[in-house]
Formats: sequence, C-alpha cells, structure tokens
Amino acid sequence: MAWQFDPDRPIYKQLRERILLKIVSGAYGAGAQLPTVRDLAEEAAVNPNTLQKALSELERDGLVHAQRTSGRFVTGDKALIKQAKNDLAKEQIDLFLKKMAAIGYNRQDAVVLIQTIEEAKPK
Amino acid sequence: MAWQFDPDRPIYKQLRERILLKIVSGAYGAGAQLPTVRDLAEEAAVNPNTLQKALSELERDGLVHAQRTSGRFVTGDKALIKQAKNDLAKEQIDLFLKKMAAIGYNRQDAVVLIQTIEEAKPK
DNA sequence: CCTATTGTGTTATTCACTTAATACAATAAC
DNA sequence: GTTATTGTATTAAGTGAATAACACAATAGG
Repeated sequence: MAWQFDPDRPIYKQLRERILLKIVSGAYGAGAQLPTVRDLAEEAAVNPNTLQKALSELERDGLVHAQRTSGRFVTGDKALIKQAKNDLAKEQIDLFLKKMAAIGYNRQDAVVLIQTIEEAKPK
Repeated sequence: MAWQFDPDRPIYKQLRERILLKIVSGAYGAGAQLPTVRDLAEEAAVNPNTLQKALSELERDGLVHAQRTSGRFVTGDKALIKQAKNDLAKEQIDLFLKKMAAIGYNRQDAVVLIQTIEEAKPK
C-alpha cells in the first residue's frame, strides 16, 4: 500500500504536504500522537531519513513537536492549525486562479467551469 | 528579466508548461513562429539544452513543429490547440478540487472561497 | 557554391534527492 | 540500573537534472 508520489517533486516535500493535510483536515487531531518515523516510513515505502526530513519542516513550523523517546505529536494549538489551514487554502486558490488566468480564464470563468465539470472518476 | 522557477520542479517541465500556456492562451497564435532555442534560452536565463528538452515534449504532442533552419512554429491546427486548452483546464480543476478536498473543503466550499477571497496582490 | 542560422546530438561535470546501513542520544518502562 | 523504543546524525553510493562547451546536420539566403 505504498503511497503514490509525483516523480517530479522531491518526495520529502510531498510527505510533508500529505502529513500537513492530515493535520489541517483533522485526520490527525490537535495533540494526537503521530506514528513513529519508522512506521510512517514503512507505510509510505520510503526511507526513514526522507521522512525525517519532511517532519523536520513541520516541526520548524511548530505544527508538530518531538519528545525524545515518546514519539511525535501534533501541536495542541488549534488556532495555529486553523491558521495553517486557511493559509493552505488561500495558497491553493491563488495558484489555481493564476494558472487559470494564464490559460485564459478569469475568476468567473473558473467558477463556472468548476461547477460544470464532472467529478474526476476515481481510478 | 530571467524567468522565475519553482526550485522543486524540473525546469524543463516548467518551461514546457509556460510555453504551452502561451500557446493555448493565444499569446503564441496558431502557425506563429517561436523564438529560436537560443533566444528563448537567453530570455529565460537557462541552458539551451534544457529548453530543447522542453520543446521536444511539445513537439511530441504535435503542438509545435521544427523546420530545420527556419525555426519552430506553433501548429496550425486550431482544434488541437483548443483540445489542449480544455485538457489543461480540466486537469487544473481536478487537481485543485482534489487538494481542496484533502484540506477539508468540498466543491461548494471551494467555489464560495474563490468568490470570497481577495485577489493575490502582485508583488 | 558559401555561409550564417537553426535545430540537434555528445560528453563531462556539478549538485540535490534518495536510499542504505548504521551508529548515537535520550528516556519511558520494567 | 537495564533495556527497548524513539528521535537524530553520519557516511557512502546511485540517480537524474542542469549546466557548460562543444560538434554536427540541414538549409535559407546571399
């Protein structure tokens, strides 16, 4: 059940993003314990070092913190998580609108298309 | 005026995308001549080999074609360009909705946010 | 015919990412 | 106090992207 990665972006960035998404979406709740580096690495079918690198970044952002032998935990600061969620959403929207503009669709067009287009079929 | 690149994705992929966007948006019209590899490379402040790689992919897709000593030209097939534009838009929308879903927003939420959020300020 | 221009191919080097295989550090649990 | 568990650090090797510096191929234009 190895995770899927985009071969065109560093894996550790994608790992960071996936874990971040789990945090902001609530899949990993505030204060919850994360699986160990080794477990996560095995689940993702990735080298532990790579996962370590991803987690370091989240740690730098204050979203997770490590306790030497107990494991890693999501921050208990719900406001911080909410903030991260808002930032993430805004960033995605900006990127999306910029790209749609480059294609030739303004904001209105984009909204119409989103509502028109079919859901991508799950493979 | 070197172009800006995301350090986390191969430059040649980004070059391909930028040129593709210029084609589907009409900045490079159907049948129009592209700048030479060397000129484009200088403009982007990138190695000509890297640009070559990007253009090869567009060529493979039939969107541009090279004429040995005259230069490179955008395809005259407007239907193909339109098709590429639609595909690109659909792909962007799918990716966007997927990521928003991962953050915790469904399609309706996404639309509301798009209409709510301020335009990103040009830096 | 010559020559400049354009696309294309080759080789070498540098660098970041990733994996692998460990070793070390700290502490909770016993 | 010992031990197992967890995070952290180190070193080496392999891979692909990007750059650099060319050489070669084809042909439009004089």
